[in-house]
Amino acid sequence: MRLTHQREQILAFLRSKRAHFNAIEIYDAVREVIPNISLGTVYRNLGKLVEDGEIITVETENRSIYYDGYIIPHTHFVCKKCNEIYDFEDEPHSFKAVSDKGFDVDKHRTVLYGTCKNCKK
Amino acid sequence: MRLTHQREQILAFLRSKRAHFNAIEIYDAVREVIPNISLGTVYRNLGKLVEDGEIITVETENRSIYYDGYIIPHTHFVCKKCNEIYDFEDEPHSFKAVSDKGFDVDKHRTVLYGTCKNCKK
DNA sequence: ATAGTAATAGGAATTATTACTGATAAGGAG
DNA sequence: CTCCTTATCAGTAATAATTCCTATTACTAT
Repeated sequence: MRLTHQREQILAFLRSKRAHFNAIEIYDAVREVIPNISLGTVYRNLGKLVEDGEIITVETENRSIYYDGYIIPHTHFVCKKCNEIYDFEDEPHSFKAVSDKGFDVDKHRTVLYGTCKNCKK
Repeated sequence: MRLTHQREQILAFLRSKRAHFNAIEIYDAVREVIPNISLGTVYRNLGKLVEDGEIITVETENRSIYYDGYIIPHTHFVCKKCNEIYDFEDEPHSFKAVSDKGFDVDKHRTVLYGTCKNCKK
């Protein structure tokens, strides 16, 4: 995998922020550094970075995919009011029970939905 | 919520199968009973049924949403080869730890990705 | 029956993502 | 350092999933 300026900036952006962004948000952020970067390039690189395990995805209930530069396994909490995505430590999961049944688990996504601390006020 | 013929058939189909279907698959299945049902109607009713808690959604890595008539909390396993979605019993999750921190959890989705028993052969 | 409300069909519009094409640049070989 | 190969790029067109819109139909209560 070639380390292009574009790929470098996308990865740098995701690693610099402890938050979750969709493709358009990443596109807008990286455009401040590379003004003529194309959206297709952003998508292609996000795909490759995911494939390579450099970043992970978060699937929420709205139609777009969010990307996360923090790759240590963790659980996401999506607030139904503000749509903010929060991170939580991972608990022991059911991997073992599943793999004991003959399924190979590569990775997992746990997403909790509800109302966050701030929105409860 | 009015129990229309369309809504009834959509729900009946999802409850009759212990599997997961996307909107198009449900549309095709229900069209065998109501040939002139519209895709928009399927989407609208699926949305309402989810809102009402009659069915649940499964977000996978491909772009479309899958619907499940089996609403008892459970964990999904998506096979990366055959794309089959399997159900597993739920393990104790991190709800308590999260709610202790002041977050109200309404629901959760845990999805495991990997290779299923059949595809390993 | 009639009016009023809510749901439907059908299709158009929107949004996110992917595919295509000629031009550019990363990285290795010499 | 320069050339060469090939992945990657920008820009645009295409696709796929979902939502929105409008005229029409069904159901409910008067």
